[in-house]
Amino acid sequence: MSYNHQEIEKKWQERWESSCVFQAQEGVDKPKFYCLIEFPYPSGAGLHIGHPRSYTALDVLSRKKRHQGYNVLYPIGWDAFGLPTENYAIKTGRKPQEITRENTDTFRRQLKSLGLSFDWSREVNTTDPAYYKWTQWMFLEFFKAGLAYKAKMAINWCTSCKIGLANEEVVSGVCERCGGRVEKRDKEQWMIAITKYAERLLQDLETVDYLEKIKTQQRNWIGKSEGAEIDFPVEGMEQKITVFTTRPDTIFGVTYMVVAPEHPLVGRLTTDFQRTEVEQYVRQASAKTDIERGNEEKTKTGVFTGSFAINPATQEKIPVWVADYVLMGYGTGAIMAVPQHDERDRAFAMQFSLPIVDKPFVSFDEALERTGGRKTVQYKLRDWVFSRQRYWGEPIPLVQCKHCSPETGGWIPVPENQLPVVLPEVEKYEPTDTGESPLATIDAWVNTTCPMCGNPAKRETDTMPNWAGSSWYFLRYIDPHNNEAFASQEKLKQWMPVDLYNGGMEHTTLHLLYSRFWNKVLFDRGHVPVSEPYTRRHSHGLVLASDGTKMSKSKGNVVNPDEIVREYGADSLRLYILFMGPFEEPVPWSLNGLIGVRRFLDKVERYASGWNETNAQDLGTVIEPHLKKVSDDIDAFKFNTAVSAFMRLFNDLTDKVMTRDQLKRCLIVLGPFAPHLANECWEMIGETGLVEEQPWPTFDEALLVQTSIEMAVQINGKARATIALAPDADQQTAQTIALAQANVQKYVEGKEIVKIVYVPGRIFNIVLK
RNA sequence: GCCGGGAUGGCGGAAUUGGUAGACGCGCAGGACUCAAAAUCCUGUAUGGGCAACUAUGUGCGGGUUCGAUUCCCGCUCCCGGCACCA
Repeated sequence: MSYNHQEIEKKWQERWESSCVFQAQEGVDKPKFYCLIEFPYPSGAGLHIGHPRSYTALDVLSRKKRHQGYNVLYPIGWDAFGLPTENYAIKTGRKPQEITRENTDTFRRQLKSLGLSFDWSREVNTTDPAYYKWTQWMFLEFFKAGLAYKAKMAINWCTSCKIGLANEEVVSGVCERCGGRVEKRDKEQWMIAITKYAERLLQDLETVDYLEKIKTQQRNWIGKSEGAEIDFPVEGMEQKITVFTTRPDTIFGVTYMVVAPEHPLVGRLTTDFQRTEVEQYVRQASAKTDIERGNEEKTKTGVFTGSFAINPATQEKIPVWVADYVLMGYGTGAIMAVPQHDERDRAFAMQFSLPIVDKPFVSFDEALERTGGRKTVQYKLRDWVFSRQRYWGEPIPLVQCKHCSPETGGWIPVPENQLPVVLPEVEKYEPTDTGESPLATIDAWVNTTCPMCGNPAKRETDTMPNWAGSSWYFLRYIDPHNNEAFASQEKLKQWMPVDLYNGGMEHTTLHLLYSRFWNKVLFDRGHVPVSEPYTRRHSHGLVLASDGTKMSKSKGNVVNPDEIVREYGADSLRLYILFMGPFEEPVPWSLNGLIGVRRFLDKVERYASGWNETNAQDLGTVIEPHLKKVSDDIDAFKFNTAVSAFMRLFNDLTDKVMTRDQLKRCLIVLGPFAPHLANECWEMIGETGLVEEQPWPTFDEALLVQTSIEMAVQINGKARATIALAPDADQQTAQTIALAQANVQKYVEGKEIVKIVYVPGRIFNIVLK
């Protein structure tokens, strides 16, 4: 390694900081470009080598856009509420606030060492009361819009974290964070009615430019199905059983019905004779967790209620069963079973020897007419469980009063001028075994007065989930120091929507959907100017360990970016992380690859330091195609081939001396990739100012067109020779040259030429017989 | 099971409106420089045959379309990610 990366990287980082070149500007006459990465959770482990992948890629884009005259907003902040910090606080007896400060300090230092062009003047932190004041304010907007409600419901309870989890946080039956066992518990929870926005969240995907796989995943998660509700009368009972079906047209094949064990009519449907058996079954089913239910996929269980329903289309009498393969949480919690048509119904019918009949389908409309069914739409999306019984989150800014607002259960919003409701200091952060938040133990905080009537009232002690602060941070970056509003309307209009948002696929159904929803609610209430927050969404692949497995602390295969920066330099790390593979795909980490890019940087440095204008020659036709390729690849997210184009450029130049202007162009284009070295070389050749202040080169078409290319000559589709000719040469010219080749003659001799396929610039193929 | 993505040298990968497969990098081999080493530079490097020119084979497997297929079509295998009794 020839150049001293530690010295020059520090030097240019200081220059950038003092010159403020990366700050987004207000009130300038330039097109805006809002470029966003998912802000990190500042964990105690420090920056993961995966973080720089996304950050560097968008840094390259941001830098190019600035060169091109855009007013670029590329901000950074901290998504700092959450369990790992709280758990660490419990373990060490320290304050989460203090731990967060330490962790963000580490992350900030690490990110700065990478030379990322973030606008640090807009740094936000979700745990800052000045920030979460607005998270609370927005929650109250949800509340006022009737979108936040408290409901007793079976929630997923992590037995290890002692916390309720959203469905999204339960991964294959265990807690996403700690891997602990999850069971069902009834609990009063704040819920957010995201399902009211299901249709718009689905429809508006048509209006945005997301990678198709991201749209698909969101569509599947929302899970719209169109069908019908049909009422089935029950013998000897007033109430009817309403089912949801996507296939009312199979109504003639119905041979029985099933209701979920939690269905409200189970008790009434059960005859005395069947009661013991049904009650036992219901008890067993409720004791089962979701995993246990899932594990029994093969064998269906269930029990006959003793009641019979009437098929409204045929007036046939059909038995009503209770079985846990029907879920209370979807549709109406009751189905009409068509074993001939539905696999699950068939498995159940065979298990319990129920009839399977082969009846013809009728049309959808005819079926509705015959049964009195109603067209409906169902979604798999569920409402968002918004309460956490933990300390390290935003307090939910509500007070419960015995005298006021009975229609909301006595819940009164804390007035705006009393926000934020600040997290009080507590002695211990352990969650209580009763399932209450640690905040519930602080009487002085819990007991307050009602903002409406002034009588004694109690604060809500639940806190918000970690998804709250991250659902709107992109809005705060726009006006981060505003005390009057989360952001001014004027600035929101200037910057929204985000032009490019990059993040991991793991956030597609959680953060991405939540934040789209959150923004839509704010839009509907007139607080933001656009309905969709992100114009374009991209994703990056994971950085894996060198053996292709996930990096993890327990396996000890985690790569520390600090070490790489120290040993090889930030520019090497930047370049390698872009070079290692296609941006969207997972790639294994390799130290060997890193050595390769460092050698390339050394070569550039040697070239610049040995460069002497007096020997220069015009190398435009050599250089320009490469620079054009790099420039185009940036926009296409093909950073790996952009780097390789750079390597080819300098391979082609080793013993040639380009002009000052050409060298400057090369350094400007190198800037986004290896900004420290680009500036160092810029200075080395006697230029002043920063590379960042230079305009992006435009490319002269005349230098990009090649006058002579190498073309393969094929015989019957097999390459037999290579000829040099103009890309637009006519067939006669091409044929004369091609047939003159010795190796072509060898094959053509004595054979008949059946056909010649000539695609100028591409191929010359002779077909023989 | 369903949805999405993938499979190319010793390794990471490149190439698609179908047009010389293996760019670029790593590794490896040989050479130059050096007392020597490091660094650097040059040459070679898919596999088999051949001194070479060249030649046969080759992009997970089996078929097909085409002058020509890594690329398009049909049928499989395996791997990764997501969802999963959603009626």
